[in-house]
Amino acid sequence: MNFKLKSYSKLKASILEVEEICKLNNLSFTEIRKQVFEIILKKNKPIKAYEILDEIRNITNKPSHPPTVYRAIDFLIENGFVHKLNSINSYVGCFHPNIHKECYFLICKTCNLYQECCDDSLKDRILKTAVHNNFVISNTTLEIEGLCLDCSQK
Amino acid sequence: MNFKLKSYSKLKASILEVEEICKLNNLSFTEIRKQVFEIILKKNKPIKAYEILDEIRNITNKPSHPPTVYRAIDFLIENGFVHKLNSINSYVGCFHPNIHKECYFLICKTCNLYQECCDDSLKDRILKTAVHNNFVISNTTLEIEGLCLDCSQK
DNA sequence: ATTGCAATGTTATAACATAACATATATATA
DNA sequence: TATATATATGTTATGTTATAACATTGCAAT
Repeated sequence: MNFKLKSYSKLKASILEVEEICKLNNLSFTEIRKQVFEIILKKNKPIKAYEILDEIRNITNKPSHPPTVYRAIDFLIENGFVHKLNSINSYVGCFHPNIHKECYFLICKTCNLYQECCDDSLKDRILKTAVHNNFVISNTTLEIEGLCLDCSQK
Repeated sequence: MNFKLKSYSKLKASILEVEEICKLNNLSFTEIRKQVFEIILKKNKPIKAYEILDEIRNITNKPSHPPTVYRAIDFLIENGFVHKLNSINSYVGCFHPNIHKECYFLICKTCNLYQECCDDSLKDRILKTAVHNNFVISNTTLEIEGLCLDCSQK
């Protein structure tokens, strides 16, 4: 119960934060975009586009189609509120949309839980690697798949 | 002409190397697998599964189907001869199949050229990040998209 | 009020990948 | 050498992920 409560307020806080950011930057955080964002956050694990679509259909009881979901996802990713995990074609909410867009992920193959991990020295290393190769980064995908502590002990 | 010659021998060398590794490890480097590997190497840029399929159809003039290609790709990836770039659903040959399986990539958005980059300190950093999070790595995806020197100067 | 623009609805299809079962080919063993 | 077994490939069908293209709606600016 504590846990539920905590999740709930965390979710609410994230939404408020994003609303704030949108207001400040003149971005329209429409109903659909909000719904998709909420669905992603609630799941608390990487979620697939078509799962989101199913959720929306359940919630709204109206016909909904893939582009609706993908457009919302695009908006959320563009503005750093959501990340795509390319290695598993799934989406996750960002834990600190105010701070940065580039995040690195640890994804557990067994329980599917993930951790966003923002190790600065790792970031530095990647930057140095790019510089060393005369390369201008626009986007970085760093996804580490494996087993989390719990799952590796089973 | 020099360039062509050089590419050609490089390609041949890679194939010989892989043949050698297969022999040593009792892996059957069949005709199809070899064809797919050659097609990937020849392209010299990230290539898509269905492009490979088209190539095979051209070469053999027989009906070929997706599973044929995907099976060959699976074999090649499993044994470290080819890598998948998850961020662009494409495949590239490995430059040093004898040395390791984990590689990091710089991918130019404009010219589509890529560089395999095997910075050990970067590898270390990733390992440390994993350890720090009690995480056992099974597979790492690191793909840096952006502009290569040439393209960033245009 | 009308124009313009951003967002959404809708239909269709493109792009990427695998399941499932049949057949062939290699290899090991009696 | 015949037979069993495993490995690889062929084939059909379908599942999954994502986008193009065009219609409609609703709001904001003039």
